[in-house]
Amino acid sequence: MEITQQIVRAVACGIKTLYGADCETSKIQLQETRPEFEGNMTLVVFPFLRASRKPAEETAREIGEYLTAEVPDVVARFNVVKGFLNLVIAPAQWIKLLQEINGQERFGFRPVTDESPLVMIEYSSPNTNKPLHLGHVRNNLLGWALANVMEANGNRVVKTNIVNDRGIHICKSMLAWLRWGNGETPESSGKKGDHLIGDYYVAFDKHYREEVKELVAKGMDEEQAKQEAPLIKEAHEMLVKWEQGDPEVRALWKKMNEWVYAGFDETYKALGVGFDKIYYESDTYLEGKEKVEEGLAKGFFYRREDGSVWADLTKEGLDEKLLLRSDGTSVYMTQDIGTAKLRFQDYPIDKMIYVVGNEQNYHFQVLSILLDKLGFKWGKDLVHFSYGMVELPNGKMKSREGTVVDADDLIQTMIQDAAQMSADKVLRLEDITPEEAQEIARIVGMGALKYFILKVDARKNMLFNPEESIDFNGNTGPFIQYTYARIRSILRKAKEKGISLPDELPLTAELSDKEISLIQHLNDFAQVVRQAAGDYNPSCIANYCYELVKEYNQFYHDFSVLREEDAQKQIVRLALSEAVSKVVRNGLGLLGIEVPERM
RNA sequence: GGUUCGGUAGCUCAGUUGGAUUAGAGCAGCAGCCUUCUAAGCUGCGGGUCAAGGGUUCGAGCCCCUUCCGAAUCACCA
Repeated sequence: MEITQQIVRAVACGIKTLYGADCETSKIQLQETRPEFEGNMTLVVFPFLRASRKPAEETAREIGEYLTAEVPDVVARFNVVKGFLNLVIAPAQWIKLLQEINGQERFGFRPVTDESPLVMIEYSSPNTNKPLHLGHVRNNLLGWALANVMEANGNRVVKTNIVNDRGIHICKSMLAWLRWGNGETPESSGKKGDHLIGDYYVAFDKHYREEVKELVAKGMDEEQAKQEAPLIKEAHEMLVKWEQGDPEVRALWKKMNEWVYAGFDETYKALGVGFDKIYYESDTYLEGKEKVEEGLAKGFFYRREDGSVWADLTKEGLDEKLLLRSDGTSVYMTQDIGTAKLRFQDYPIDKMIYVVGNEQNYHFQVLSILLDKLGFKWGKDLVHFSYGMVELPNGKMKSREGTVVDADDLIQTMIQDAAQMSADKVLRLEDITPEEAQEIARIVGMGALKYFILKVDARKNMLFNPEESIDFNGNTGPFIQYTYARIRSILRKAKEKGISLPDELPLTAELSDKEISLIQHLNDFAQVVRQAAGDYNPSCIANYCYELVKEYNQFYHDFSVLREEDAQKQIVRLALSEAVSKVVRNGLGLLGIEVPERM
């Protein structure tokens, strides 16, 4: 059994025996002892003063005496400082714990069974009119990491993507391509499909704004001009044709979307993310209309004179929300209702998580209420995993002002920079093929990008500084990967020397304070994984990995593994190195960050 | 204006269910350390009224209230 659990149980017994009071185990706080005091674990006794009716120090002393008497093989000795009871744990317990961590391939993970709750996670959700940018990168990385974290906590996970493949935005691109494209294709232009379509979307916007400007110059007010401009009217007509199933429009739509999907697939592959089930808005929006009509019949919603359908949420403290336009076409909310319906038909969902930016907090607040009204059992408890915006040093990302960071460009830059960095350190690895070097550059470059984004608390807006992201010093992915590679090198060399880990570590081995501290922190991993799932926030895993690796690095400079002469000490240090590498690999793995065996 | 979320070192960020006279990392600056298991590293120095004020208690960066600042949102856009 784990050390903490043993002590908690013993303390609960002690409170009962000494003071005759029952004690909830959740009130028993064990924390790491501060380095300036002797001991490994500290019990905070303040919560027990009510039961003991004695001064803090006396209470602490009594509990300490009880523990050393009852569980002497765990608590070797103790000391008291004010209300804090510092416990010195028997070294053999730490060895056992280390052995336990090393004995499991995935220490800290919970198994997934057929009875595990089914969690569906929606992320990415691109529009098909432009390529992915930095904001999507954050979304994709968070979604993928969160899916891994939920799975590590014993949930069945279905990763899903809802592609916004229909709507006015894609009509704009189509229209622009028809008008100015001269039949250009990804093959003929050599452009990636999503970039090609994105270029036409930009072209549409440019011409559209010129039209609006002209109309305003002729004396029309701006709001009216935006609606009356010929291009936007034409795009709306196209949307109506699309909804009517016009063969020509549908054929073009299909062709252009295929180009975009091919482009997205490349980007997803480079990011290392994927999906179990992809939904398309074109398949779900009609379902949504149906569901809205159903709600209308049941009196949840109402129809206005112009024919539009609304939900009145003023009782919930919100506004009225449009569900169907007066021309009968559906809006964003309608689509999400339809998608929910299809998903629920496809899977017995227990929990639904939407990974969507915080600009849509209101949308999901409304969606939760609507789904609940419409009878989805997970609607009320749906989780909107809301992440902050990515800002650039010179302001926000704005596609109109051309200050977006394109995902594909970014990925390429990161990998090239990583390759450059390792080329500068070329002395290190002599026997390396160009292919291996390229693969290491890919792992390190992507690791730098992923770690830079995932280490930040997902809820907060973050600043993406391109220069800093390729700096591999400090709290970065490459620093962690580098330490991992060094540990693997030690383990390889140990093997060459014929040193291997025995099935049973020597319980009599001596441990330094640093070694005990490292074992304690390795043990924390299980808790961190649980916390990440509880908060729906993977960033704590990133920061944990950094702390662990930093501690190992300090350790590394003070102790040697291969040159240690005491056989027992050497075995323990080897086991520690093994454990650190394993935990780091699993931790980064949850974040979707790969580790290189050498670099 | 309503709602939601933020405010911690010059900059970017940690800070676990409230815990220990001294709130931590990294970057940037300064000073050391490579005949050593991989120096993409390690050690030291300087840098803070945790936005402000009040409250809760043995104890608050963390919980409650007020104020200030910032962001998002409140569309027949997605």
